[in-house]
Amino acid sequence: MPKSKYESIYKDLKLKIESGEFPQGELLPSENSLIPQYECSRNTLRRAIARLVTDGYVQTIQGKGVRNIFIPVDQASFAIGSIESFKESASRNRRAGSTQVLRFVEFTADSRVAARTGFSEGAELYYIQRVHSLDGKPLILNHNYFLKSAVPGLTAEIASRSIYEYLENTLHMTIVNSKRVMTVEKITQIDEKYLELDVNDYNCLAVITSHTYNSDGVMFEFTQSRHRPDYFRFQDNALRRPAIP
Amino acid sequence: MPKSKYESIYKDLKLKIESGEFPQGELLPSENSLIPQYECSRNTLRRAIARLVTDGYVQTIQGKGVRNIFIPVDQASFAIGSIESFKESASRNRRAGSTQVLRFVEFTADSRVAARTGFSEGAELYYIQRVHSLDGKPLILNHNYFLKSAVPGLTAEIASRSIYEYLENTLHMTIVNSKRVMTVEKITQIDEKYLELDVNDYNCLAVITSHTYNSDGVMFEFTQSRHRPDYFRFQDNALRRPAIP
DNA sequence: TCACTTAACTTGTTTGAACAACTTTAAGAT
DNA sequence: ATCTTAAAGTTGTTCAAACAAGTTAAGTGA
Repeated sequence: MPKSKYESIYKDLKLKIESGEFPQGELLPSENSLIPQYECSRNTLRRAIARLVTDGYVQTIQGKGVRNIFIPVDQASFAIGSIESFKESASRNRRAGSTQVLRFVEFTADSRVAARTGFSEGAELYYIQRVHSLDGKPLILNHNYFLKSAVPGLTAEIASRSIYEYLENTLHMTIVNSKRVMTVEKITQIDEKYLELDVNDYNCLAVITSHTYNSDGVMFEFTQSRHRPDYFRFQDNALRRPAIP
Repeated sequence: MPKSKYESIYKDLKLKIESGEFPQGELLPSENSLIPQYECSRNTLRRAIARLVTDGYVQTIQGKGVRNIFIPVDQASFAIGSIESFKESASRNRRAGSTQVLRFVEFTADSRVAARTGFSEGAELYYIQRVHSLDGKPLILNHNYFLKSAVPGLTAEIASRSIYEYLENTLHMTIVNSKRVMTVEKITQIDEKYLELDVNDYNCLAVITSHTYNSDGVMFEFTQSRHRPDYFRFQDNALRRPAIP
């Protein structure tokens, strides 16, 4: 149940592209031919197409049309430019995901934690350490910090299922954006233990550090995700913009 | 010389945010107060703000306003959700970048290369192997494949400066979007040699594989970038969208 | 004082229109 | 036949307007 018209058009076009209804590499029907189909204004249709562009599904060419450049992805992958929980990723890839909570503590941020996470000193936080497994294989070791005032009532039981589901469906919080930084770091003993890694094999892993904001503009989550290197895969679609003069 | 009005407004607001003209964490002036300043329509202003949202600079909150959530980045970083050449990254970070061309060959894609790169079999290609250094330290080992028909006249000399500058300024090609996949891979002997790495230290590196398209919708470049892990840093801003039902 | 309602102000969505810029096709002149 | 020009069709930008939806503050009543 999409709330807006352009969003339902976007989803419909996306589905048709994914299902191969529009030939790959060819031009889509022109705006003027799509407008009567969707019974919308030109602006609304163009808004839907603009999102397909940022998704890397199509390419608009002035004077010519809109080219379908969709390439299906076969491998399991995470986080295609959008925020996705582990549970959502698992179900999207049709795999059996499970989560084990290693630690669940409540504490107050000191200066060291504040500097590292971006929370203010003295903030009441949850710290949660979890391992996400896919088909029984541990893939991700997560260190989550949640702002207690923004995420009240969090429990280890909820953390073992899906925190995002709790945030959105129970607390009715709206997650909006997430600033992420990807790096490669050396394996720690903790990684080695819980991700069942062997230093003689891989001695590093992929680390995604993220600051996440809700619709009130409050940074309520800081997370460090440590990914098994041999299963880590991160997709992206970048748009080239005029260089800064 | 921005060609469009919304783009110049976007750049102006971006500059004001970066320079701290708008207090961090606070709301920006409302649309109705900005419209007379920029002498534009509401749609045009909103379009500029929409880009600031995707950049992760601001956060719009319905009924309240637009919150400045910009956090300055101190460390050198590459490719913030946009396509950027090594030369541009270096100059943005005010560092001295240099490029060494290791190999420059022309060849025809066989079935193996076609499968790996996505080019069609029999396509005439350039293969270029380069090392990018920052302040004399080798950081990136690049394997580039360019479609000869789309990028004619490429030489090793051009490759040692900036290929993108040649594409955009000489060939007047417009680069549009790039599909990227990030993974972590084990170091090869070639990596070890040219990136001056020690297997006993790090034994993996960050790999970015990208398919890049021009404004004609032609995939003209396939590149594998192998990054020194201790200097690799990739930034991103992700937007949460309603989950697929 | 307190709770409720209303009004004002904010961003979000949709429509319609006009013109610009670019590409392709068709028509015309040589 | 060939080149030039014009027209039609495409996406790109900008404007103006109206209403919806959410937040805040002021006002009103008890």
